[in-house]
Amino acid sequence: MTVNLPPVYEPKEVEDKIYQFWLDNNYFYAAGEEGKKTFTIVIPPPNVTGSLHMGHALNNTIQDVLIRWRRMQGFDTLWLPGTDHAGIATQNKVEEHLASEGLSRYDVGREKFLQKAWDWKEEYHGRILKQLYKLGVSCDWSRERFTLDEGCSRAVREVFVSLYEQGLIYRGNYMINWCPRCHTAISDIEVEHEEKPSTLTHIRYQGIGWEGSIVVATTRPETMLGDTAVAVHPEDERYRHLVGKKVLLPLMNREIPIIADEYVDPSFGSGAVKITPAHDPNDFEIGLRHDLEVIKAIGDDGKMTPEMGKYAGMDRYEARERVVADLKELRLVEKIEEYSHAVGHCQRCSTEIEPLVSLQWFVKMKPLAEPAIKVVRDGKIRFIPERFTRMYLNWMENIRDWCISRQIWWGHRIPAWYCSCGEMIVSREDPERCPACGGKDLQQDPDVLDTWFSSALWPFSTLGWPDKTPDLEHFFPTSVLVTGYDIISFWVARMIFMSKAFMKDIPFEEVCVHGLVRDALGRKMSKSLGNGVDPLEVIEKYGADTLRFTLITGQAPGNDQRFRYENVEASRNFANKIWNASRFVLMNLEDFQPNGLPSALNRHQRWILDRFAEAVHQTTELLKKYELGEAAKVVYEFIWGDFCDWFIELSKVSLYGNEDQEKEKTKAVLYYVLEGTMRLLHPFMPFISEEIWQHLPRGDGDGALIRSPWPEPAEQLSDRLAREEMELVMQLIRSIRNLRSEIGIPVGKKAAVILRAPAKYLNLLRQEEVFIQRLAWVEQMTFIDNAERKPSQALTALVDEVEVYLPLEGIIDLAQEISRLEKELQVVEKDLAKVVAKLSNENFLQKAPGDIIEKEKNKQEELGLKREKLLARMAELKKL
RNA sequence: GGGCGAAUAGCUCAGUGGGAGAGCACCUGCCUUACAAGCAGGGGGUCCGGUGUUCAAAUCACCGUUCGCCCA
Repeated sequence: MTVNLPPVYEPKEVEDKIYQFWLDNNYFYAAGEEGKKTFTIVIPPPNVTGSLHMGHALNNTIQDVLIRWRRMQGFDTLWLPGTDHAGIATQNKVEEHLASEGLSRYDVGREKFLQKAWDWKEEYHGRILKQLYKLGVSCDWSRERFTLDEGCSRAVREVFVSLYEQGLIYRGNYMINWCPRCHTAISDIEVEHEEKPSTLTHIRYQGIGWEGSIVVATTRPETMLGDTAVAVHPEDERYRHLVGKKVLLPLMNREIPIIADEYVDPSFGSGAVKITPAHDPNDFEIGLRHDLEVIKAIGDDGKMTPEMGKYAGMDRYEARERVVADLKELRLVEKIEEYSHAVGHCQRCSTEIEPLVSLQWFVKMKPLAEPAIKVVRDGKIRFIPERFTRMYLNWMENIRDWCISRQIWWGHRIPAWYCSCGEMIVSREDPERCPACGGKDLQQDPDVLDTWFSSALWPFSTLGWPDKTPDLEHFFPTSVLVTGYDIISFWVARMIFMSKAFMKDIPFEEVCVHGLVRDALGRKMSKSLGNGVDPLEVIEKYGADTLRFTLITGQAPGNDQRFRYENVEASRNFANKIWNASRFVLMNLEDFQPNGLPSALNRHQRWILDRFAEAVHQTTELLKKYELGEAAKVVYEFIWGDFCDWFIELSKVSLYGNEDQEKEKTKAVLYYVLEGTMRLLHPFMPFISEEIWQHLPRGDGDGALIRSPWPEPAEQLSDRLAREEMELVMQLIRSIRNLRSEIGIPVGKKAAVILRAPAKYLNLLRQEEVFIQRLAWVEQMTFIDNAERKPSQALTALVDEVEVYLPLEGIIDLAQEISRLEKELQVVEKDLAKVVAKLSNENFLQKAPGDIIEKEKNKQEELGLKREKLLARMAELKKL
């Protein structure tokens, strides 16, 4: 065959074509073969709000590496793709879009709004799919799902109703986090806390029926309008006598009681705290314990409620200033101090959260959390790296009830109906009439469920649950979940408890946790900073393989990484290196027909096969441990270091020579290693590896690399002798190059070299002569054995027991050479001293393992020999 | 306040008990018929500080410093 590949790799010419080839041949399809061992991943469904960012690129690349590897290993492999409807996020986007036309969602109405949201979904869903194609992911697109599709919706309703029937879902007036901008309740974990400078205002409340007053401190003076008590610690001597007495709430002129509660920290501020049950989670709890009145001072819109007298309708921040001003006027402000405290913000829009009491739906968490804690404690689900187990348990063990209702329209509508007679119906089927009064005037609850409610069911809803489908039977539980640490509590934890509750099983066996992709300066990529890097742009410019390799090698399990173009370029260069090595091999494989490995391999051939076997072994072991970055580096080093720098260079001797038999053997090994290397590389760089593989003169003619077997670590290829001999040869070549460079002989200028070695090495050296000459640019090579006289005017080096001489009659600067050797001697002596110290340590000899002692002894011998030879050479030179 | 993590070459980071590594950057020399996105050679480190465990510590434990994240 003739090969005419361009010298620079062009991903654009290759990637789309190859992806289409995979799609056309249905290579991503999971057959679901009975009895075959499965490997399943469900994708963390990207939000249909926008486009994929670098974090998605990393997340999906990791999954694709694992999937491609396992597929090649022969597993019945399913990677199930899909997208998430992303309730609040998408709703916000659509509302923004409406706002640009001067409309609100109420202007268009629920039905039309939902139609717009679906349109939005269609558009962005298409965009996301295109991005995933570009990245090269091998998802089974025939099984793609969406959290709001018919099947997922049925699963959601089944779970909701079932939990309700078990008493694990309830509706009630409790403290929730309210986002005044999104105009909805959100769960605790959707609140982001940020430490902010603030003030602590000390306010004096006058006693009623007793002389004196009591001072309370607050960061939110405006909430005092809703105070219904002042609390002190029961043991606090300063206030004990006041418990049960009353104070006058200024501005509102309401009488409120002084109560005693353990919660109060006597050492904070004055030791007395104002209690606003409607606007503080802790105060709410205290209010329940003491049966306090709940007075809402701030409404859903973030403005003061109509009951707040002159403050009614005022924005909460404006009210804060006015309240303080008014209190000052009454001389009731004791002092205002600088203070720093954490303020909650909405995860979606960064608006300050308002804690308030509201009628919402909740999931009772304790009974669900327990089994979810147990499966992780018992090791049934393993987090990688292991430290994330503690993060998970820490969260699960301190879990509080989950507020699941959202006052938006885009999502799974809560399956509860209210009859005019007061009856509430929670049902799997939409009810026709009220079971209590028979009336037909039923109103469905307008709210929808938290997005994470549906994603919590993702591993089984996508496989067909609540139906008993073959896929569910075959592929569940899934093998591994790949996700960023930032959504362990949002998603991972919830999948675990939902799966335990409804599948009576774990959703996945392992959780592979990765970090965030940050910008080059280590900052989180964000829209507001504008420092995000679009994966598509990188793919456009450098190719998907390059992006994938950059992300994978930049990643250590669970750690964040920085995205830097220097690294992208390094990966691009690697791709080009692979391309050119393959070009070289292909150019030399004309008329070649693969027919397995030839017998009677020479040293180089045995060596590269040994290195290949080792690379296969290491890569496989590292992949098993989810050390993808290290695995990719092993492949990198094998290809660039062993294969390109050494084997290809060595192979040129026979390829350009006249011995046909050697030539054929070399071709066979080049083919064997390149073909195997493409398989090893494929999970990391699927496009270039498939492209090259398709160019190989394979006997079978068709097929695809993606469906080829993973290279097995081959014990019979391991060859210790070849390894050791080649180590010596390579070291010799390096030291000759080093000597040449030391005195500035350019590569183009051939040099003469004399090797002086004990007889046992001469055979090896003679066999390698022509290779050493080529790789070290040596013209004339002379061998002498230890008995013969050595050259005097020469630079020297020592490799094992072989002395290397670079004769330089008349050129050599004796003094300089002696000082060079002197320096080397110092290093040797320092190392030797360390070894001697170890070996003369009784404890070391007694307690260290045998192989370590053996190693040290060898080292001692080696260094001792080197020292002697250096001294001898120096003495000779000094005589001259 | 509770939990977790990080600190290693100029930069970005691998490396979890036995001779300090990579990529990039830097210096020197090279268009050597696969590749200048390349080849060859080189310089450069108190592995944050301290204490301890161990025959042996970048690695394990404890304390401290600095930085980051999560939770309250």
